[in-house]
Amino acid sequence: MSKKAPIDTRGNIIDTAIPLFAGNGYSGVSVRTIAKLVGISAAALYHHFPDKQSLYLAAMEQAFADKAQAIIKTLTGPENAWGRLDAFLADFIQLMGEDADFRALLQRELLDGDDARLQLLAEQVFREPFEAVSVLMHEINPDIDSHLMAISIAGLVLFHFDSAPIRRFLPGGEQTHDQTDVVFEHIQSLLHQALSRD
Amino acid sequence: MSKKAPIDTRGNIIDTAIPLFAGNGYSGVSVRTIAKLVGISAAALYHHFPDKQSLYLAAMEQAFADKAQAIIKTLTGPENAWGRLDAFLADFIQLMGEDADFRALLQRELLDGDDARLQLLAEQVFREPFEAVSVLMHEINPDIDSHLMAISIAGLVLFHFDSAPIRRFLPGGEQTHDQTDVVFEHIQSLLHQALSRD
DNA sequence: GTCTATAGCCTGATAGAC
DNA sequence: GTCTATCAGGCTATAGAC
Repeated sequence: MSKKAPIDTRGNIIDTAIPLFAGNGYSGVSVRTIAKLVGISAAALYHHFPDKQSLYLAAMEQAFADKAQAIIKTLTGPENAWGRLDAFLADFIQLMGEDADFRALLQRELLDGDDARLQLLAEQVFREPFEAVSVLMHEINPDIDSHLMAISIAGLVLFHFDSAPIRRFLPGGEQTHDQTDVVFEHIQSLLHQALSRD
Repeated sequence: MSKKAPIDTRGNIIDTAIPLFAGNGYSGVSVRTIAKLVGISAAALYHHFPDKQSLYLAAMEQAFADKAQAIIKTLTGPENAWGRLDAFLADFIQLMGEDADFRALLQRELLDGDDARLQLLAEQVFREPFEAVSVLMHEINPDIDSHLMAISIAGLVLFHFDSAPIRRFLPGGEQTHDQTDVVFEHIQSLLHQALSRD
């Protein structure tokens, strides 16, 4: 594809920055720290990005890239509504469970993101799958507010992973409780009950 | 109660620090900024707290104080199980909806808290109500894993508020969708369906 | 494209007067 | 209990050599 597969310093910087920003937040990571981990000086980093904000934005875009597409496929598959719900749930839970950086960056954006960044995030990542989930919810049970239900599903999945650090100190908190298959089975049966039309 | 109701500088510092830490995170707030807002110098602040970490911890304890007790009352009330679930939901949603600082500090602790702080938070705030919810879940439907269900309820409630910043940019996002009564009605009917024994 | 050196500012924290 | 002055070091970002 590209001309000669040169050593991609810019890409290295972004890949190094993603877990750092995810773990420590924007103001918790210095340009020096990122540069040192990449193996270059801070001044060299400024050759690839005009400022820290731009680097952060590039790291975000990289971390969020292609997440939407993977989900949408299963949401618009050939199966019936319940089958698509299960397939979506499995994929969504799998994706969230394996990418802690994505979850952390999302939570940090919800806490600290300005309107411009949040709008970008909404339109380039969440809008399409969110709308597809809403449509699916309406198809399964039109009596339920599909927007509220889509939010509920996201909250359910995310919190089973995001709560892991504190669950260790709560009664009955077992290690299995944030394994993707355990979370899937729980949320699946919860939603099947909740969405079934009497 | 206390001796003479003196001007409580220490309390002022904490009350000033809470919304700042909630909004900007630990490393996003400087001691100088807090001091300036209180109306004293940074050096004066260090007369009341040995270091920034201690101030942060004191602010956390203040922000989380008494939250647990308010919830536990409704969980152990005289009503039947479904009545207690509804009462708990109403109180929990009300409490989370009105205290954005609490939610932000909790999310930030889940992201950045070390083991010691998380353990403190778990034991002094969440353990009791969490256990009470678990017991209630088991009473309502013993076929469901009560620990997973308690986590699910927390995730449901929290995310309906925490997602507000990005919901504005998603289709069908109306302002009413994070009003406490709308959230309550949605989660209540969702849980009634999900927990009912066939 | 990377380096060293550095400007200019902000940081947490302290010393000592009042 | 609060102040001014200050320290030592970290921060983002730039200048200029190679």
